[in-house]
Amino acid sequence: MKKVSIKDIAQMAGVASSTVSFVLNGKARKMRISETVEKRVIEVARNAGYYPNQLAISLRTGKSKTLGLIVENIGNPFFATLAKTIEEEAEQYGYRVVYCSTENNASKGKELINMLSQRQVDGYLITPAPHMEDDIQQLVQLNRPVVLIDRYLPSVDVSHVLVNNTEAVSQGMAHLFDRGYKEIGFVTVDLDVIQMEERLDGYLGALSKQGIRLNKDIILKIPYTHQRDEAVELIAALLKDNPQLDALFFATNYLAILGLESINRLKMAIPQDIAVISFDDHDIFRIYPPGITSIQQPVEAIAKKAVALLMEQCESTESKLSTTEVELTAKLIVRGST
DNA sequence: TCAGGGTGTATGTAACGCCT
DNA sequence: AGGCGTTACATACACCCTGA
Repeated sequence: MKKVSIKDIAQMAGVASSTVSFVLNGKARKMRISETVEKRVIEVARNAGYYPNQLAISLRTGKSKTLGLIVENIGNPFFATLAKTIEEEAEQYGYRVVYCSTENNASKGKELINMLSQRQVDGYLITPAPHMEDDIQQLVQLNRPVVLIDRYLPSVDVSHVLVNNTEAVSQGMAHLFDRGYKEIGFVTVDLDVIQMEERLDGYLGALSKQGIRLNKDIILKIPYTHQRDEAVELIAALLKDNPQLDALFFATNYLAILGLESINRLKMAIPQDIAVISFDDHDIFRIYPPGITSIQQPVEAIAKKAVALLMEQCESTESKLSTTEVELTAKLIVRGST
């Protein structure tokens, strides 16, 4: 059976197609269409099982009512929660979300931006991989609505929403010092992204504030492209080579999970032999005995703010979109590991 | 009485971007 | 050039009211 179009409804109801359009878009009042006609049109449309052709709407309006979300890895609970909240939030504004992962690979990120552009997304929410500056810059130049999440690009002037990484790490470090830990190792990832630099800065700043001399041997940078086992070995080696360590600070949750495996392998006890704290919370941290202290990002607040900023841009009629930079505060969740 | 304007209820049509 | 489905915008038309 041929799909029912607005024209068919108009014919069946004995009105013009534009009248059908007004009625179904709730503009009957505004267009001074009589209640009789309005009711008849609605009735006919329902009986015919009419639903608007989304392609035609996009054709006419130039809007797809779709947002593109590019995250690092949708498999990571942080990004999964982010994506879900963004989806819910976007729905409030009548938008759908298409999401995809860069795996922190710039060329994949570039492809994803192209793919989303071809699908005529109205706006982009991006956690940029390293070296994506040019691609993002291009979107900005085309005046496309863009909001970066979780990290930003110092060289590109574009709206972003993230947590105050340095401050959050300082808070975590202060907690460790409070509990009497002095020899604190830092495990991060060898990735050229700003939020990792900021987290490391937080660590370094906290040490110098305590007047502790920096020991580079207890800062471990794991290659991003690590094999799991290799990373577990690296962390185990860090612990073996530095028996003075009494605490480990993990810069992200997936590193902490690898670290737990290393600690387990060495049969060390948490927190007696080694205390553990992780940036980014994870379900496992609530459960894994004795519970892992973590720094929880306000994921929902980030998602809401990012969508709000993007919507503002999408609805803006300015010829040049303005940029807004938002920094939110993370929360320390103290559990048994510290 | 009738021109002129206001109001209510519509209709007509161009344009959107891409493909034949 | 014409077609797809839709909507924004322009326009048409009937009717009513007002004032000269």
